[in-house]
Amino acid sequence: MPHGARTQAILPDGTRLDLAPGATGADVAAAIGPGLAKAALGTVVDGRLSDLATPVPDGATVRILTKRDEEWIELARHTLAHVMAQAVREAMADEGYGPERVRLAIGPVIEHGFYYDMDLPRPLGPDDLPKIEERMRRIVKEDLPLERFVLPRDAALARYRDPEDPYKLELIEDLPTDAPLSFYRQGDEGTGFTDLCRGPHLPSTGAVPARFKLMSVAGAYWRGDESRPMLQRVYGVAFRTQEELDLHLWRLEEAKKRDHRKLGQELEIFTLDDDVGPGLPLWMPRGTVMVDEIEALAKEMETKAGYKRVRSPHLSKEDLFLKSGHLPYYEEDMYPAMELDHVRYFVKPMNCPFHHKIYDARPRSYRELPLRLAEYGTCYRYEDSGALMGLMRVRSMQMNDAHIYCTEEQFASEFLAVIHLYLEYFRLFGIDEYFMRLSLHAKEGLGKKYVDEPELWLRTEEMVRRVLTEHEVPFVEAEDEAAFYGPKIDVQIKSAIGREFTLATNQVDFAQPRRFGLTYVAEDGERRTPLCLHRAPLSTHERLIGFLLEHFAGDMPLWLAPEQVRIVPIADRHLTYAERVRDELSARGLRTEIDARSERMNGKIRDAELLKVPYTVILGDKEQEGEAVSFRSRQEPDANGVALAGFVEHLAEARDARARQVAPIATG
RNA sequence: GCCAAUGUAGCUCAGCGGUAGAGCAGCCGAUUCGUAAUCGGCAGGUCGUCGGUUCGAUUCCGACCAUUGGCUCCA
Repeated sequence: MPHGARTQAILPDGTRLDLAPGATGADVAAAIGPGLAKAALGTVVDGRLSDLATPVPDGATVRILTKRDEEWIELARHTLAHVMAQAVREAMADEGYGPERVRLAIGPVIEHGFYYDMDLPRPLGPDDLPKIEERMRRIVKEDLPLERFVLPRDAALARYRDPEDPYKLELIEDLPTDAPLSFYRQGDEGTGFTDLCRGPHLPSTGAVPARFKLMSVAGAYWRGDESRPMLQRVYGVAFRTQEELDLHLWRLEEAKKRDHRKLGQELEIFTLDDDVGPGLPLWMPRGTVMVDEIEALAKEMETKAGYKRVRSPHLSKEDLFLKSGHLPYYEEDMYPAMELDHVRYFVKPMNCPFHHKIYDARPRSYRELPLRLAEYGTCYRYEDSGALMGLMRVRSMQMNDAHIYCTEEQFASEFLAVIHLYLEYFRLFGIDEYFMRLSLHAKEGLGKKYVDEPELWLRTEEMVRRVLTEHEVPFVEAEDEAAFYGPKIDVQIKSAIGREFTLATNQVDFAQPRRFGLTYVAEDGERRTPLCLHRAPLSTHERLIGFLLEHFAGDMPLWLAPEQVRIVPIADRHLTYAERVRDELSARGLRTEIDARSERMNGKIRDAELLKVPYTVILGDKEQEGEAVSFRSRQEPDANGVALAGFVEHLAEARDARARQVAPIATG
C-alpha cells in the first residue's frame, strides 16, 4: 500500500481499507470487489444511512447496502421524491408552464414513502396522479444516474435567484453558513432534474425497482405555518416488493373497516346531523349504554380514590372566564358570547372555573386537602372546521374531569396517583400502544398563549419532570403545547387510520388558583394558595368511545357491549322459552334482546354477528327440554346444551369482572 | 381557518342536459326452519342548499353548507 494522505474505511468485519482522500461510498464498494460495486445501492456510514456519492470520512465504519438490505428503501423513497418533482415539472412544461412556475419546497422521506411540497401554476387533482406516476415510471426506466455535487453558499443562492425559488432560498439562508450545500442531479442540467438536497440517494433512477404509488394531493402550508403560502403536497408510498406494497394497501383497507365513524354508524352508536351542527354528535341508544357504562366505571374508581362529585351549569357570565383567564387566552376556541340584559354569557369550554368556585364556596383547611372534585362535565369548544373528525374531535364533549387541590408537598403523590389511575384504566382496556408527552410552554407565547409567569412555568415544569423521572415514567417533551395555565402530561394514542390523539391528560395549574384567590388555612394559621391538578384520564366520552370502537374493532368486551345477549328462537314455538331465558338474564342485569322476527335462524345469526353482539343464544327443542342454552360467542368457544342457570352466572361474573375476554364456560 | 375531492332512498352505490335506478334495510303476506342472508309483493328520493345558463338542469356554471384527506416525520 502506498503512503501519503489517505482515507481509511473500516468494514463491518473489521478490515481496514486505504483509499484516496475524498473517496466515496462507491470507491469503497469498488475496492471490495467489482461484483459489489455493481450491486451497491447505498451505504451505512458510522450507523447513519448515506449513499455511494458521498465522501467517506476518514476512519469511518462503512457498510455497503445492496438489494438484500432493508435500509435501501429509504434511499429509494428519497430518490422517488426527486423523480416525482421532475415528473411534475415535465407535466407542467407540457402544459406550457416554464420551469420557473414550478417552485419546489421540500421533499422528504416519510414513514412508508415520501412527499414533495410544491408551488405550482395550477392545482393538481386526483386525476393528475396516474399521469405523474406514468412519467415517473418512464424516468425510472431511463435510468438517469444521480450525481452529487457541492456548491459554496453564494453559488447555491445564485442558483435559486434566477429563476427565483423563495423556498429554496429560505432553506439555504436558514442553514449554518459553514454547512456544505450538496445538490443531486439526475440526467442533464437541461432535460433532467437538479435539487438542493442533503441526500442520501440511490446511484441512479433505474435503481428504483421498488413498487411505488402516488396516494394523494393535499394542501400544506409552507413550514406548517398558516400565515405562509399554501403549497401542494403529493404523497407517495414505496416498498421493496409488490407484496409489501399490497400488504400496505391491504392494511389501509382494513384500517378503514375499523374506523369508528363507519363502526359508529353500523353499530348504531352515534350520528351526526346537519341540522344539529358540525362536531355535535348525537348518542343513539346503543352508544348511550356505552357512555353509561364508562361513567359508572369512572365513578366507581373515583369514589375509591377519594374524589367527591360535583355538578356545574353549562354556561356562566363573562366575569367567571375573565377571572379564570379563558378570556382572552382561550377565546377563539370558545363559542361566541350571548348577551342578555347587557350581561355576556359564555358556554363553558372547561369545567375548572366552576370547580374553583365550589372550592371557594367556604374557607378551606389544610385538613381537607387534597380536595378532589370530579364531574362528567359537558363542554363546548369551537374547534376549527377542518379539524373536526367523527367522535375524535368534536365541538360538544363530556369530560371525565376532576380538579385536585393540594399543597405543594402533596403534589408529587397526587400527580403519581393520577398517572397510576391512567395505567389502571389502560390495563382494563388493554391499551398498550401509547406514549406520554410532557407539554411545555414557549417563551414567545408568554402573555399571548400562556399566562405570563416565567418563573412559575419553569418551577412547575421542573416539578412535573422530576416526578416523572424519579418514578421512571417514560415520556417525550414537547415545547409550546402546554395549556395556557400550566404544563401538562398527555397520553397520546393513534386512531385506526393512524392519526394521533390525546387521550388522557393531566395538567398542573399554578395560575388559576391565584387568579381566583383560592386559599386554605395551613397548620400554622397562615393562608396559602393551593396547587390545582386538572386531570381527565378517560378523556371525553366522545373520544374514548371513538377510540374504543377502533381499538376493539367494534367487538366490545361484554361489560361494555350495548347488547350483551341476543336470543334466536329457532321456531315460534320456542318463543315462550326464549322469554323465560331473557327474563333470567335481564334479572341479572344482562342486556338481552329476543329476535322474534319471522326470519330464518341463519339470517338472525348473521344479523347478530354483524351487530357484534358478544353472545348469540340459540334456542330450539333440545334446549327447551333440557332447561339449557346453546350459544355462539365472539368471546369464547361456542357451546351447546349449557345449563341456563350456569350460563347466566357465567355471564354475570364476566361482566362484573369487566373482563376483556371471557374464560370458556365450564361444561359437563 | 386554508388547499383539494366528494355530496343521488335509512345504508352501499349506478345514472348524467329531456321530469330518477339497483341491492340491502323498512312495511305487508307466505314460510317455522338447527349455527353468517327464505320467498313474493308494497312503499320510499324538492338528486346537499340557494342562485345562474338553457325551451328544459340531478346532470353545465357560481356561491354557500356539510363530509373526507391533508396543513414540517424540515434541503
